[in-house]
Amino acid sequence: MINKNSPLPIYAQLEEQIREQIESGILGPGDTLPSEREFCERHGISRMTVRQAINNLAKAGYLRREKGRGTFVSERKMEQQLQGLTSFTEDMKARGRKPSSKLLHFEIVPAVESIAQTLSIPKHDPVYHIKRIRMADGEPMALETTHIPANLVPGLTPEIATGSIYNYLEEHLSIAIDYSNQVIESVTASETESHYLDIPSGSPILLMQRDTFLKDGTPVETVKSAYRADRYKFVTVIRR
Amino acid sequence: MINKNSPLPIYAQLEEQIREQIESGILGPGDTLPSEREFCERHGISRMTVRQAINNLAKAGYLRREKGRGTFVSERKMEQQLQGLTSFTEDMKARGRKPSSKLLHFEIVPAVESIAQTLSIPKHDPVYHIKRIRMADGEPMALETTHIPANLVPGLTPEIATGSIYNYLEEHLSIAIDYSNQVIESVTASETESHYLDIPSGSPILLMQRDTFLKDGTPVETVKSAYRADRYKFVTVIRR
DNA sequence: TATCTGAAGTGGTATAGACATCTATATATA
DNA sequence: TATATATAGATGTCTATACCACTTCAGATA
Repeated sequence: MINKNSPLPIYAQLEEQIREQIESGILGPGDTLPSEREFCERHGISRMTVRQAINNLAKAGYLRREKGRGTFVSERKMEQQLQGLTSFTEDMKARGRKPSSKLLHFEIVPAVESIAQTLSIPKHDPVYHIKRIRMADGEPMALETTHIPANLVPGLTPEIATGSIYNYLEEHLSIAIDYSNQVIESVTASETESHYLDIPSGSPILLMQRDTFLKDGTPVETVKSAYRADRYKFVTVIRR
Repeated sequence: MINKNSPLPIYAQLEEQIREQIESGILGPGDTLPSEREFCERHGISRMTVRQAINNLAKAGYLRREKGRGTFVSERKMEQQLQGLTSFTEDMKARGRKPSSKLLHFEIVPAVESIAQTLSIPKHDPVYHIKRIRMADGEPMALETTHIPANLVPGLTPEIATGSIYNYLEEHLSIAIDYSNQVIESVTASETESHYLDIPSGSPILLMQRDTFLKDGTPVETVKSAYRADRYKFVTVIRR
């Protein structure tokens, strides 16, 4: 139900409610949503408020609106899931695989020029330098090198780095990721990469550099990932 | 100015007006926009209408809103441009390069099983089969194979296929692209690819399959592009 | 039977006003 | 001088209402 005294806005509550119904399967792909006016009556709220909730979900790809007909649950589940995924952990879960990590390296070091520039911090400022093998169902999938400003993210430990760092940021430090820039290229595996990923040297590799930012534009991390090309394809949805 | 009798909604007119001011440089990164209430008075329209225009631009990445302070032009121009680009022509222009094409093949053929499935049409239905070398500043950049349902897009000619097919769809047929699914992988160049792209066989290639859809989910085209890895990197922005 | 017509229901656009919450600045107070 | 405090102005949320354009479908009409 809707709580008008909650600090969470009404439209956000309704949004969450509908999203939960979709994700739990109560509303399936193609199903018709109750009409806007029905939501109004049912919850005793105004139509503009209902529209704000529904429009947000439509823009996020959960719903599809049709003038004169109604609002429907979007057919393409995969796209919804793949929209806005940035972490390896989330990505693998969405693909139905079990993510894990093997920590190769964990250290606080002074930032070199290039890292400092990418993270918008002074040269020699302390940064975490983390190197992990990322695995799916126990198989090596990618070799990942992460740099995070130590002043921005206190208390990071090797134990946390073995799991999802994103999760730690959002749940324990309440640091909300806003967006990431990704650059993807195709290269051949170096000696190091082929060794850790257990593939022949010279095999194709999908190389991904991801820089992640907060709402105000502050960089939180820069990650370089080398994915095994025989195991991993990168999937995106582009909306016009 | 705003025309209240235009078939184009007021919020869309205002949206376009502001976008033009940003793209023409009248409003630069970091600049403060007039307040919502000022827009209301200036154009004699209501605040909700102004908000619809501004919110759309904020979601598209043009503007950044700050409660209690104001609305500002977003700092990161590149991202705006790279958001929502799907065509090679647009992509190259955004990178400041001159796109061109060399037509290798143009034919209407009956759809084979896999193509028919991707395009959601009956097997053996006619489809355009187009093969092009895509060039930037005259240099070969990618080898591209396109399939388009012939019944959906009448009147496609080799001449048009030498330029931007997207442009033809949108401007001449008023077919509005809604979104694309992209799958990107890293492979090594086949004989054909290395020949046309003028690179050694076995070189790394960025392989991209892009399926494009209309608002109602109808597939318009499926494209397989093989990019030279030494010349091309794929850039995306992911918003949470 | 086949076709037109109109009503009901849907989402799309727009108005005018209200109160809440946050930010920055100016002013009064210790 | 330094610290509270008030206030003006910004965006955020929400209401109640109105009319429009489009879709669907039942019922009237030819």
